[in-house]
Amino acid sequence: MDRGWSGLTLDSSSLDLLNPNNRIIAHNNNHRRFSNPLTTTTMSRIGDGDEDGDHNDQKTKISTNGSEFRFPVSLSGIRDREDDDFSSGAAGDNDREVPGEVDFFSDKKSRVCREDDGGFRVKKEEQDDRTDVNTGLNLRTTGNTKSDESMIDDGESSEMEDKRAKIELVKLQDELKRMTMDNQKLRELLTQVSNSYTSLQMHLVSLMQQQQEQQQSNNKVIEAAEKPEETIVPRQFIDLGPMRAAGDAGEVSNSSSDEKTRSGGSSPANEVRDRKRLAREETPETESNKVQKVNITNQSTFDQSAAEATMRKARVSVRARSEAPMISDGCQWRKYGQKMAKGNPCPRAYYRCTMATGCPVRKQVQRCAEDRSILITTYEGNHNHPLPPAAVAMASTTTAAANMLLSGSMSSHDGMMNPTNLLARAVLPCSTSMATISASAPFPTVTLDLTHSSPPPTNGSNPSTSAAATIDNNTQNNSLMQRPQQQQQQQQMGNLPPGMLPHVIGQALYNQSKFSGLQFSGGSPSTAAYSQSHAVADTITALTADPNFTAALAAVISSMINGSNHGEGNNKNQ
DNA sequence: CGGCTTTGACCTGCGC
DNA sequence: GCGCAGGTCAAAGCCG
Repeated sequence: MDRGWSGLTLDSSSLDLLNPNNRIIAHNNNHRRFSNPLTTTTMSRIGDGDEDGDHNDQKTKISTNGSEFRFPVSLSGIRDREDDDFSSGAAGDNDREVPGEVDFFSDKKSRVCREDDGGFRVKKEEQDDRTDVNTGLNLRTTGNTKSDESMIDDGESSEMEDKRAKIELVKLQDELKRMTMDNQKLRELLTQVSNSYTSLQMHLVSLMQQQQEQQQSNNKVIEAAEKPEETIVPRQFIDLGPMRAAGDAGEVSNSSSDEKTRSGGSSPANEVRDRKRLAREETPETESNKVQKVNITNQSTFDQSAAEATMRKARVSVRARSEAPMISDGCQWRKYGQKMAKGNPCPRAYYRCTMATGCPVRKQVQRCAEDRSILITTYEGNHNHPLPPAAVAMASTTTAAANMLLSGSMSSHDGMMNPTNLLARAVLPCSTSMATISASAPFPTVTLDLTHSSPPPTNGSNPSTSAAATIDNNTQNNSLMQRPQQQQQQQQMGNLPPGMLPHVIGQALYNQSKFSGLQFSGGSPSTAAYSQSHAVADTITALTADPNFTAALAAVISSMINGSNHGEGNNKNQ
């Protein structure tokens, strides 16, 4: 059961290799070996198995492979090693059951003792001053062995063996030092990942608390104003903006005159329009609406409306290649406007969700000026109604991305600690350079770029075969930073039907949002009562079981490692 | 006839 | 204050 890089598991057996003592334990358990198909470097057997007691042969083998006697996890990836070969070889072809004798050094005899757990540990019985004790390699040499005699009788070849052994020793010491450093770095990485996890968990808890508070305040408002239920939704638009919410809160009875003053209404058209608007706004000014407005003045409600306004301003933009005028996302939309945007010859169309009355979700569709084949769809707001399965993915995408974006993560300058960074990485493990997050004015926007196809499509009909993912800090555009290293992972996205891409993205984001404890307005109220601990446990379980997650984790660690190897800071501004 | 699209006008925020 | 650009509205027209 090989566990490759994509299947990285940090179980106890793996972490054992990270133990502070750096004690190297070569398990011969088949199920506890590392394997990386990408960097297959086989540890040759110690001893060629010819059962001739040829210790030179053994030493030669370990000499040629000494450089590979190292912790299997290198900083550029998990280094592969066939532990079976090593184990059996270390045990010597002499005997797998009895402690094998391995002549590591010509003058000092070492013995590989079996561990109780089936592994082997190289023990050093006599202190060998040439062995770097600091490495933690617990070497123990034995007394006389058969090989000892043969070595003594060997004369000149023995001297050569001595020299060779010294060289080997130096190599081994270097390797041990490298292993120690590797272990050190891995421990640091582990600490970093743990810290990230802790921060995310804290963030999750705070988000869930906020959501519970919002839920409670929602219930209060609904209970207090049951009658005008149908008027609440339309007013949602009116009260969306913080300014307007404040105006409503402070000027309950003066809205009409204020509206007149604002309109100015010099032209007849304006007068007609203003009269209609006033009619719209005055008509619901019933007793029940007054009650509602009084409730709006409630601080928690105000906070909620402000949060909704903020949420509505958060946008998720999806760039995808499509010849169709609009990507199919499962929702029903009604076009309510079209404008020519500056700098783009293609008009921008405005759509509103019509699946439920008063659904605040809107989207803008516009073709990219540089590449007309790219369709830019920008979503805004959360659905306030149940969604068909086909629409769940994209809706989840927008909600999750917006939630992640608005979760205050933009203030973090630590790329790895930035949840949006993790979002962008986890959203598409196949392509971590695909989500662009921009908090620039006027609206914070997450851009999912599905247009970066790595290999050109053979049939030319499906250019959106893969995606590039970028994390764009507000201050620096690092959109292209991570693309090259994700080429291989992008292959995983290949050959998806164009229509499937948003769903893939959406599902990934949906999963990610579940990981973050985010819930959606379209969900049932019972979801709010979902046990936090169970949610965390379930999502973590699901995520760790998801190969995409492990791949993403691997990519993160790999990129971190690469960053640390090449001057650090590659991850800083993502 | 209802729903949707089109399209010109209007509103609003922002920068100068 | 003015102009610009983005966003929205709503009447008119279209379509099934």
